[in-house]
Amino acid sequence: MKIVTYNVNGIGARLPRLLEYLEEQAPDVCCLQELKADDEKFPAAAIEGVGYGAVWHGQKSWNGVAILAKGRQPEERRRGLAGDPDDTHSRYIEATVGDVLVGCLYLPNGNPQPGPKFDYKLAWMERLIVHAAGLLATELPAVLCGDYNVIPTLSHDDTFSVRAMAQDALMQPESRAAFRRLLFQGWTDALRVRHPAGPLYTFWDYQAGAWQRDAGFRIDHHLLSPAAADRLIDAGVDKVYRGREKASDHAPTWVVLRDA
DNA sequence: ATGGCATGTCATACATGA
Repeated sequence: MKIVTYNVNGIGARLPRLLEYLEEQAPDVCCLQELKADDEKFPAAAIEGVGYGAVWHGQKSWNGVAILAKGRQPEERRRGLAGDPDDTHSRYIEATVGDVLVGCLYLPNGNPQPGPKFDYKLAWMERLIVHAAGLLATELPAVLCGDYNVIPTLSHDDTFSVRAMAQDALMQPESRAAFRRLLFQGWTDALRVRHPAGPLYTFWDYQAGAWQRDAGFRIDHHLLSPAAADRLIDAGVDKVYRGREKASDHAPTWVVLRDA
């Protein structure tokens, strides 16, 4: 079972690229972030046209997440995280596909920091940590994937430049510490387990020729519960899609799990 | 230290992104 996370940076502008990806790679599950469209604008018919069922949680202009499943309808379990009834951002949706629980998340960017946006990011991470603990307690095979907006380590393996990102919310000590606390609950960082050393990026900025000079960083992650990690076969980044016309600034990132 | 670019909208400028 191939499970992808893909921040599309606007489902409207990216639909041809997404449909092309689904047809070429045919992942079993495809988690989307940054739809930048409300529920009515989600292109469910076009996605169904290439053979995918979907659940989605949209929002006008910003945010928005969806889970697509090949040849079947994902069974939605929840949308949004508990812990803040005033939070209106569409950043989390969760469904089961077959015997696997899939959580699709778009973690707040947090820039500029310090400031209210960074505070919101850290608070959102606390809510995610609480929810993730509950998922582990079920002992189900679970995959928590998405755009975490966290560079996990101060290493060239995770960013083109530690120095350039030093003041960025994505790489602050508080952001990395919260991500580590999540991991230490018992989650496996699938991409890094499969590729223990060497640069591995999932995002390249549109600006300043970042793609051309490979100035990227790793912020899209698959966290696997123990039952899912036992079934991990491979993980990778479909980097070629970042180089195509009208590409998102994120590349699709994937894991393959053995069938139960 | 700055700027570079892309997307979407209450569009011909601004907010947001990372």
